[in-house]
Amino acid sequence: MEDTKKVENTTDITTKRDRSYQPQALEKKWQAKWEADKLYRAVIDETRPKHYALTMLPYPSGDLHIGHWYAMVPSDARARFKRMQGYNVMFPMGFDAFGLPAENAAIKEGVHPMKRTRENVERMRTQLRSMGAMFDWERETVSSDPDYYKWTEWFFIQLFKMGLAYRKMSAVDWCPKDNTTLAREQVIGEERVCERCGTPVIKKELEQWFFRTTKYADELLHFDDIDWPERVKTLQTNWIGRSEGASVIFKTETGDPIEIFTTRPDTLWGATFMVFSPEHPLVDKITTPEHKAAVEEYKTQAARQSDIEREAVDKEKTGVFTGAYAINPVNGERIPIWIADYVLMSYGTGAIMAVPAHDERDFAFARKYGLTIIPVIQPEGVELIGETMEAAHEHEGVMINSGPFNGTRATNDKGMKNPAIKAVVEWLEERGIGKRAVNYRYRDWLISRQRYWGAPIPMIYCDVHGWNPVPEDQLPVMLPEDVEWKPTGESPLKQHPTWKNTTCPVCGEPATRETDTMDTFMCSSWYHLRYLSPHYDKGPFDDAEYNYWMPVDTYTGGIEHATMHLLYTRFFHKALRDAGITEGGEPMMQLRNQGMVLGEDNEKMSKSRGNVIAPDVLVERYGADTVRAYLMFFARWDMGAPWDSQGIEGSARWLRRVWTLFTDMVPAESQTPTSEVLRNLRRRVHQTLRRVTHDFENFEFNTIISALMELLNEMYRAREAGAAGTTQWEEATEIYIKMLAPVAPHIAEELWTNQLGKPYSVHQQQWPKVDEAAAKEDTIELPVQINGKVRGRITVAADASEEEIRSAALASEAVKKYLEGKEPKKIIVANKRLVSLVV
RNA sequence: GGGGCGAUGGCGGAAUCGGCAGACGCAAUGGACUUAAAAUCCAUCGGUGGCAACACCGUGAGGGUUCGACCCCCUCUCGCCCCA
Repeated sequence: MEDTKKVENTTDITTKRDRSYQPQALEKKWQAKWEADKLYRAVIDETRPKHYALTMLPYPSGDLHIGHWYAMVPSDARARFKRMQGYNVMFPMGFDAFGLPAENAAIKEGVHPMKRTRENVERMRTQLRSMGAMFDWERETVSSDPDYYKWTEWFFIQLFKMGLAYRKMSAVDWCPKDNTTLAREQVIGEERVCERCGTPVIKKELEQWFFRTTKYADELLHFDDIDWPERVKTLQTNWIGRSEGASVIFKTETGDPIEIFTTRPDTLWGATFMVFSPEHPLVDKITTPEHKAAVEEYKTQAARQSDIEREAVDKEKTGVFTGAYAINPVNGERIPIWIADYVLMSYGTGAIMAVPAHDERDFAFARKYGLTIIPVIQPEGVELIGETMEAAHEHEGVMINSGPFNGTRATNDKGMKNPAIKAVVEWLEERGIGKRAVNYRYRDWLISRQRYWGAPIPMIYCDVHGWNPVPEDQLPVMLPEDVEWKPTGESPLKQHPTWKNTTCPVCGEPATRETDTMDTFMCSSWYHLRYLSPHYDKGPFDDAEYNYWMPVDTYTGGIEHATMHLLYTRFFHKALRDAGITEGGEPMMQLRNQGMVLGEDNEKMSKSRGNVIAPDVLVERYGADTVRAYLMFFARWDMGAPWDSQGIEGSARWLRRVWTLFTDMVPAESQTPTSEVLRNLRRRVHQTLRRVTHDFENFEFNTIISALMELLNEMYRAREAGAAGTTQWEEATEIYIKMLAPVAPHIAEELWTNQLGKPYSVHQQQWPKVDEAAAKEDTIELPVQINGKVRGRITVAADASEEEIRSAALASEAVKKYLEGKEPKKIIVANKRLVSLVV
C-alpha cells in the first residue's frame, strides 16, 4: 500500500507566498556565509577517501571570460557531486601570473608588471567568487609571488643537479616585436608568427638553457596507467614522433664521416645521392671551389625560409650540387652530395641518404635534377625501372639490386618488425657500418626567455668555475622591482646596473647571474603541487599533504595544451620522481577536455570581432546559478558550441519554475492523489537520480540538466494530481534539491535550508541512493515491427518472458492486420526493446 | 602532406548494447491572463499528401552487412581543430 498521509508542514508557507526568485541577493548572502563557515576548506581527513579535482588555472588577463566559466563551472559541479558522494574533495584555484602579456601591457601603458598583475589577480578573484564555486581560497597560489617562484627556482636547480638542465647554442625562434625567444609550439601557422603578437618570427643564435625532456621520450609514450582522452594521447604520441631505424656512417671521398639516420635501412643499396641541410657543418669544407658561389647563394635563401615551408612534401624541390662525393658503405658506390632546404638541421643529423626509388621527396628531387634512380624493392607483379618510374614505391615488395639481400621480403611494417629492416640492421651492426637507432621528432625544452616578468633562472657564471646554482639557502633570487622592462633587445635584467653582480658560490670571487628568466610553462608544471601547501616554507610542498592528496584524480581544461603544458607537466613529474621528490609515474590520473564557446557569429570570441560574452553582465542579469546551468546545458561539454543569448532564457525559466514549485502555496482544496500517481512519482525520481549520477560520473553535463527539467515537469503534474504533502512528495523534493545542489548551489541552499527547513548545508548532504525497486517499471511498452516498420505496440509486464512477449505480439491488432492469417517467417524479440516480425 | 574530430528539425542538442529518430531547451505560431508590458499558463511545431484515421519520405552523399543502421564496414563530399 502507498502511504498517502500528508506530512505536516514545518514552515509557514503563507509568508513565502509573495517571495519571488531574486538570485543576486540570495547568491551574495550564501557566498558570504559559506566563506565565513569555511564550507569548502579542504583538510586532510584520513577517515574519508580523497578526491583531488583540478581545473587549469587562469592567466590573470584582468577579466574572467565566459570560456573560463565554461571550463570551471562543470568541473566545480562535478567536484561538488564527488563531495556529496562522500569524498573529501579539494578543488583549488590560483593564477599563472608570469608571462609576456603583463609585460607587454606594462610596456604599452607604463604600469609595472607586478602592479598590473596584482590588480588583475584581485579583480579576477572577485569575478571567480561570483561563480559560487567550491574553491578552497586558502590554497590559492600566484606563480609570480616570491614564495611560489622560490620553489620554481629550486626545481630548476634540482633538474640541473640531475643533469637535466644544460646550456647550448642554438638557432632559436625569435620574436622581433616581443624581443624574446619562443618555444617551437609558440610559433604559429605557416606564416610562422609569434603566438602572442602575430609578428613573423626570425632566427637568432643564442646560448640558452634547455631541459632534457627527450630523455623521457619513451616513457612519455606510455599512457597505460592514466585515463586520458585518446585524442590527447595521439597528439602527444605524434608530437614525440618516435621512429625506429638505423644510424649509418657514410664517408666523404676525403674520409670525413657522415652520420645519417634512416627509417628504411632496407633501401640502402638504392641510395644514389646524399642531401645535406644547407646549415650542415661539413658543407663549407666539402664544397668544391667551382660550386662555392652557388652553394653560398642557396644557403642565404634557405635561411630566410621556415622549417615548415621547407619540409612541405608538395613544395617544389630545390637544391644545388656541392661538387663533392660520398661513398655508400654497403656497396662502395660513389654518390654525389647535394644540399637542399627540405633537409632540416633540426631533425635527425641534418644529412640524409637519398633513395629516390622509394621516397617521394627524394624521387621528385632526383627527377628534377636528373639524378640516378635505382629501385631496390620490387613490388609483386610490376617491374620497376629507374628511368621510367612515375612515382616512388614506398611499400612492400622483394629486395633487389641489394647484394646479399636480394630476394628478402620487405613488408609494410615499420622498424624491426619488418624482416628486411631487421636483417639489414643486423648485417650493418656485424660490419660496424651502422646500428639500430631510434629518432624522435621531440626536442629538448628551451627554458630561457630574455624577458623580465618570469622566474629568474637561479644560476651564476664564474670565469673560473663556470655555471653553478645559487645556494639553496639564498633562494629565491628575487626579481628586482626597479628595472627598465622596456624592450631593448636584451634581457631587462641584463640592463639593471647591479642586479646581475654577485659572487661565485664556489670561490666567492665576483661572478654574474643568469639574466634570462624561465618559460612560464615551468611555473605551471608544478602548480598542482603548490596547492597542497601554498604557505609551506621547508620545501615546495608538505609531504603529509602530498601523501594524502596526490595524484590529481580529475584534471579538466582545454585541449590546446595537449603538446605543451600537459606534456611538460608529465615530464616534470617523472623527473621529480627520479629525484626522489614525487612518487608514481604520473601526476594526473584522469583528464577531460572541454570544447570552446564561440561567439554568436560562430567565430572565435575576440575583442576585435566584438563578439565577446561577459559573464559579469550575465550574472548581473540572471544570477550565477542560471549562468552555471546554461553553461552545462547548452552544448556537449567536450564539444562546445556558439553562444546563444536567447537560449539562456530557458535556463532562467527552469530555475524560476523550480523556485515556484518549492515556494508556492499548495492549492487549498487539492485532491487526494491516487497510489498510481505516487508510485509514478517515485519511479521518475529514482530513474532521474540514476541518470544524473551516471552523467555526473561521465562528464555528460547537458543531459543532467535536461533530466532535471523533465523531472520538474513531472513534479508539477504530480502536484496537480495532489501529491504535495505526501511522504513521496517529501522524498522527491529532498532528492531534487540534492541533485540541483552541484549545478545551482545558491538556489539549492536557499530552498533546502530556508524553504524545506532542512539542516544547513545542502552541500554537506549525502548524495541519495537509487531505490532500484522504486525505479523499476511495472509494465513496458514494446513497438512491434513488421518487415522493419513499426506497425503497432504492445504492453506487457516488465518481467514478461520472451515467450509471453511473443504471444502478446502475435495477438495484437496490428500483427493480425498485417499477417492476414499467414505464419510469420521469423519473429525476433529483441532484449525487451522491440518485437520484429518478418512476413 | 600527416593526424584527429565532426555533419541529426529554423537553432543548441537527445537517442546508455545495432532496437520506437528528434528527449530537453531555444526560436516561431495560435490562444489564456493583463489597461498594457513583463512574467506565467495552455496548445501546435521534421517534410510531403490527406478533413481525418493514416500513408510515404527523412540523421551530409552513394553503396554494403543485418529481421532491424544516426550507430558497424567501404567509397566520397563538406566543415572545424591540431601538427608538419
